[in-house]
Amino acid sequence: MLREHRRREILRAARQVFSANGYHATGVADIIAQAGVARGTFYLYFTSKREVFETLLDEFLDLLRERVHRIDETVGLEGIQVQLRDNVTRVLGAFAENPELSRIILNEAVGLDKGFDDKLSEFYQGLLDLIEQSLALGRQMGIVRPLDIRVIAAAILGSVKEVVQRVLHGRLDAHGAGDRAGDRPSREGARTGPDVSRVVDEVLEYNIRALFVPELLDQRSRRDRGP
Amino acid sequence: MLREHRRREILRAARQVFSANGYHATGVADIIAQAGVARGTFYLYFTSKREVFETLLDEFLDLLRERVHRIDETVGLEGIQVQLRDNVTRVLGAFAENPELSRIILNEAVGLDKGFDDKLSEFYQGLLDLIEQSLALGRQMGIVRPLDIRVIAAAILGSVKEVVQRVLHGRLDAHGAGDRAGDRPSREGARTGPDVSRVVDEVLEYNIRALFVPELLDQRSRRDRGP
Amino acid sequence: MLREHRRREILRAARQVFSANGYHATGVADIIAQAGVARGTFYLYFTSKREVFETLLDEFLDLLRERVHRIDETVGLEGIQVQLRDNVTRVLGAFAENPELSRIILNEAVGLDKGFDDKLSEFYQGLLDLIEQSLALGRQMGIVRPLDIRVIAAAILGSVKEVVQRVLHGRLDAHGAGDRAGDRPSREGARTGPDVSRVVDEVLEYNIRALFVPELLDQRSRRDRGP
Amino acid sequence: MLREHRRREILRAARQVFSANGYHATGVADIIAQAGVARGTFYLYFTSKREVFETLLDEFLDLLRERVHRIDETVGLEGIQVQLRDNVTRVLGAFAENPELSRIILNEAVGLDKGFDDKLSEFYQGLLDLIEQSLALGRQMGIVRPLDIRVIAAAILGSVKEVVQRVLHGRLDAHGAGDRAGDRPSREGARTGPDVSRVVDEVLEYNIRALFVPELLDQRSRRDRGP
DNA sequence: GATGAATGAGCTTTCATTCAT
DNA sequence: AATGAATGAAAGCTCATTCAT
Repeated sequence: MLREHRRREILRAARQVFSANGYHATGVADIIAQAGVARGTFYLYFTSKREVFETLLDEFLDLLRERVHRIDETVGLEGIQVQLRDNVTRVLGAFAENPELSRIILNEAVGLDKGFDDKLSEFYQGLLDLIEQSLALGRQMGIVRPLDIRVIAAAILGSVKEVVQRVLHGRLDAHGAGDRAGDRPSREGARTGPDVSRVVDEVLEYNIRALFVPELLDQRSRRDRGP
Repeated sequence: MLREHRRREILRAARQVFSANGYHATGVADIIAQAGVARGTFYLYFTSKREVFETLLDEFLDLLRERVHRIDETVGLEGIQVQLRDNVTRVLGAFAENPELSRIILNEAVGLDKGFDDKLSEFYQGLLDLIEQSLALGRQMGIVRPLDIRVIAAAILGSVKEVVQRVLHGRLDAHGAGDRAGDRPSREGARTGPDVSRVVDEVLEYNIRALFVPELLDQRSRRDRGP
Repeated sequence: MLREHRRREILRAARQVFSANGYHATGVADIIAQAGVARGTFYLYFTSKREVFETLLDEFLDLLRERVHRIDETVGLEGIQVQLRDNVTRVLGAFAENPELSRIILNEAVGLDKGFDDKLSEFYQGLLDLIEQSLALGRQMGIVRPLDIRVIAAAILGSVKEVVQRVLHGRLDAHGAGDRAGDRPSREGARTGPDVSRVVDEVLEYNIRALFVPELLDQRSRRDRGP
Repeated sequence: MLREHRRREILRAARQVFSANGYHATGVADIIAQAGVARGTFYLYFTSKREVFETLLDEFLDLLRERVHRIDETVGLEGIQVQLRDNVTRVLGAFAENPELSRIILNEAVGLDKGFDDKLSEFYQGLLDLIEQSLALGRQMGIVRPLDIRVIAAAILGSVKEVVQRVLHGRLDAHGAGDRAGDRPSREGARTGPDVSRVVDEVLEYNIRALFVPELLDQRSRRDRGP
């Protein structure tokens, strides 16, 4: 147990210095300085600098995978929308809870090392598969317009990734709120950055409009306006 | 002149080995071997490995900036759509003409080095500003629906980036063509990957639907169907 | 008593791993793994890796010293020959009983460490002194021909060492038996390698011919042939 | 040429420190300090510490191989004896010219490393083969007595090795001269050690008596005494 | 006595950069 | 201008030994 504790300490220290300086600019010297352990101790818990990073990457990707739930499409349009919203929100939460790792995963990990790249590719491919399956089902159900599933799945993934990334970097804060007419007041304050839920709504709306058949969108807008 | 020629040779060699192996995995030894010059000669033209990479990055970003033209909004909806299409196509072309650098710019450059990151950020921020201005104008003209300009600008950028990236990596090839009803036969052949223009159309359609006011979309679809 | 028992266990383990991998390639980790004790325990019984090896070396050299008996020259030529034979056989036995240590002592120990070297030198010097004394006495008794005692003592030692070493490494097995005319059948079987006694006889004969005055050798061969 | 010169300098430095401290106790730091070059320079000429040592070993073994000439047996007993004498003298000379390497080759190299061991074994096996062939031929010609060729070849090799080694270590100096009756005064002085030729004669005599058929030895001694 | 986690000096090797030719 | 030998700081990693429990 103590052993596991020490391991976690080193992992935490590694996470900090890795995301502060990047993978290559970080030396084992930095990690152990941050962790307050001796050089040898580091190698008692990990076989290499590479392994520490890999562990961090694995853990984070697993966390993300947990947060992405499969959509239940039987619950109607509104229900689907809610589930999508929850997925995005949970993922954003995961990033927000691990701001340091997020920086690495969203940016740097690509190009570091064949192994890391493969891990990330695999993860994103998993997401893409999920999106593609959803799109295909939506087409069958007649709620998604005709489109090239593979291309559009990538577009969806990209739109979410970029927004998530910019929210995390604090470049999408609440100051833009005024741009949007009819916004409900944002509930600021979360350490994550303000008004995350509004951002999620925006991205969802963006994608829903981009994907759904016009008739559904018409119904929806009529409903929104009320009778 | 001769001097400039030598410089270009080294840059070309550097571009090749950098994109074959990545920034860190590439040594000055690789560059000079590829260029066929002596070690000392390299430092006659560049002060450091870093500088070579920075030069390549600058040149490529400049190329991209040239390829993105400001939209003339006075030419009507169809005209705007054409301009957007041309922009995306030109950018994709720039990437396709520089497959080696693209790999690095789209992936690895982030996280390499504070300076590189800043350059890339600045570039992307320029793109975002352009998109935001267009969106704002579109709102004024009544062709863009109400939305959070900053968030949606990021979503647009992200959707394009991801698709471009996947096209370059050959992960969005023509095999998906059948998914789309009513597709015209794709004109294969470009080394870039097949049917790029179709992919561009898909992404544009995706974003147009996501952004424009419903009335415009209705007009458009009515027109498409014919009288 | 328990303490002594533990100590022996560690020594035994050390002997095994040292001779399997050599002194330098063996780590304390290997020793304790083999002994089944904890790291700290090792240092409870020995102050260093070096000390363990030194102990093994000392013990083995003592064993060898025990096996080399001083020659009683008063018993006649035949008796001397028997005693020589017994000495060599006993030493060979000691090596055979400790194949693991032998490997190290005969090869590696020299050059490992100043202290180890000194120990070995001292041991071999003791052997040389013994041989030299015997030669001097033999000269006085008129059974040894005129020779440079110091040089020849070294030659004798060397001839025996090399043969012993090669027997232990299994490079002097019985296949050579046919070369020798009139050999009595070898009694195989000892794990040491076959026909050790014949090898001992060969080396003795070699040295006796090299050392004794011709007249004695003549007598001997006449006697062998019978009257 | 300059390049080769530097390489030789490093080899020379390495030879010195290797034989002063042994292989394991010598670090690359010691070698470069002795050679007066920078760390990187060392790795410009050799890929590893191991390689330097291997080079030294190879060169020395090649030198030794050159010095051992095949015996021409057609020239009569006296001629053979001269050739043997020359072989041993040349080998001793090679050792004497490379006192540093000799220390390593004769002692330490065994047990250092599988590769080194193999090299040495191969070399000694070559010597043994030569000796065995000579013995077999001698038997056919009737000048060598019946014996176990393999065992005795080892004994011969051992006797020479040990004597060579002790001469090099200065442990077989001329002080023993008086032990030998009728010795001509030794011509001291060579840094190599005094009176090497006398030592060689002793070892030869030792082996000749050990090997030759008694009749030949009788003839020889009768001839020595003169008519 | 026994444990095994912790230590840190030390190792070999790499590579961006300099400089004498 | 061009060369390539030389540099040395710094990297990742090992392992004999110590020490708190």
